[in-house]
Amino acid sequence: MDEKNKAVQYSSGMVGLRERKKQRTRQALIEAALRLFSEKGFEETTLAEIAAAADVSTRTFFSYFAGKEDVVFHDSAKRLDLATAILAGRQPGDTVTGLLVRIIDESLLWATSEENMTFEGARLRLRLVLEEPALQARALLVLFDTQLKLAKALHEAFPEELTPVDAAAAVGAMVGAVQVAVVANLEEERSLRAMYETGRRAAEVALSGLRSPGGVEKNPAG
Amino acid sequence: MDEKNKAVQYSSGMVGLRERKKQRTRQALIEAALRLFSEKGFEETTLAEIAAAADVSTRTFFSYFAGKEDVVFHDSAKRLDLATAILAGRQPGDTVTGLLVRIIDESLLWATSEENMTFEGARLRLRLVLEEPALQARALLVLFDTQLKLAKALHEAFPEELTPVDAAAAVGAMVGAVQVAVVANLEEERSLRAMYETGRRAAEVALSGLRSPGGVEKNPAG
DNA sequence: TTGCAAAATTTCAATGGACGAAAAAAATAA
DNA sequence: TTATTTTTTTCGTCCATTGAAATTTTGCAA
Repeated sequence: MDEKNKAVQYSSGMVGLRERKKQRTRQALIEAALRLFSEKGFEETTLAEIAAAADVSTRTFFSYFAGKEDVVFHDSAKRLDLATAILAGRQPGDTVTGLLVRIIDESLLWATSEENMTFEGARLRLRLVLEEPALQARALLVLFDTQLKLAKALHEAFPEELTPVDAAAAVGAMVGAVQVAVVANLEEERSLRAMYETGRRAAEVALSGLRSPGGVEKNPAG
Repeated sequence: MDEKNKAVQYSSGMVGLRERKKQRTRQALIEAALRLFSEKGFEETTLAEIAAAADVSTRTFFSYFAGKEDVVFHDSAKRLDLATAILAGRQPGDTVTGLLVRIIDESLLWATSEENMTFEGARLRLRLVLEEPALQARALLVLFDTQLKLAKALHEAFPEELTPVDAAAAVGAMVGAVQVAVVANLEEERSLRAMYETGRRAAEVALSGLRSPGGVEKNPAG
């Protein structure tokens, strides 16, 4: 009984000096790491420096993050949360496409909005990812995992209407179009507005389909 | 003159003991590495073991590959070559969509064909990538780079008909759909035939568009 | 063939990320 | 306060990666 009460008490609240201290250490590590990455670059800052700046031992870093890269993507779950929240809050009458569009659009807005709380973080992350191939690879992995989970959630939200494969294809087409288009366009335009617009256009292509009139199909080549 | 002749002679043929030896060393490294990876796993085999198995010093490994992961993707350029060859060989009358379909289809066939010379290698790579997150991330990066290049090539092949953004969106939608669908379906079915069929279906979804009748759009949710 | 210059390989040393294990310190419950 | 549990630190190790210098191999020309 005591044990049960204890379990309940601690599983929900997460008060206590211990927990608060852990959160503070975690935050300190994140802030120290991001500041150093931003100042000297990702490769150039060592774990020892990060740990020192956060006033913990180097070894302790690893009880908070699996590795150096993980700090950069510490808030990566938010994108999926955003998406699943939209799926969860769907109204009768919502279509698969409509929800998918809303997810992509809100995701784009979130990532490119100046008002975003984590905006500076997102900005820094973009910079780091663009200049560090290892981070680029990791970013793609994070996004890919998100897509797989989103596909599963989409299938579960429309079990009758969408096979798992179709759900995955839909998510992949939409996200893939936006992803490749935005990055490809980065060499041209790097403003947030441009990223948003490019993403919108890419989503439109995916929605219309590559062979439909609104899509990409054009006249035979000369 | 002497120098020019020499330059010409060596830039094209690539004969000479030196070059042949380098090729042999490279092959030895690839074969040693893949064999060891297959036997003991990727993380578990050290560079020292690979180098020893190929009869070179550990340091020499790095004059052939930038890192351990690179051996696994040593032939990754082939996918892009396949694609650009198809683009280059287009006939008057070919449509963007038609070419894209052919690229995806041949790529799928190539990756899942038993007759493929590199089939065993591809099979092993799949296994390694599925069990090693670091390799998964790297694989995604390789594929992503390929998509960016393919998008550029596609735009250049149809400069009038396709904007760079539309080309990128088209490539991204197609590849993204296939990619996510195939991997999502891997938990169900892992046969080559199933992978091929899943890819085909996903491509069809991307082609039809998410909102068209042949696509994914379904009735409102209940 | 011999000797020289260029290219490739090896050796040696160092850095830094990651991890396991035991000792030490801090927080909590009794 | 004391016993217990959780965290942190220390310490030691492995291994990938890289720079630099020394050594060997190859290509070429006299």
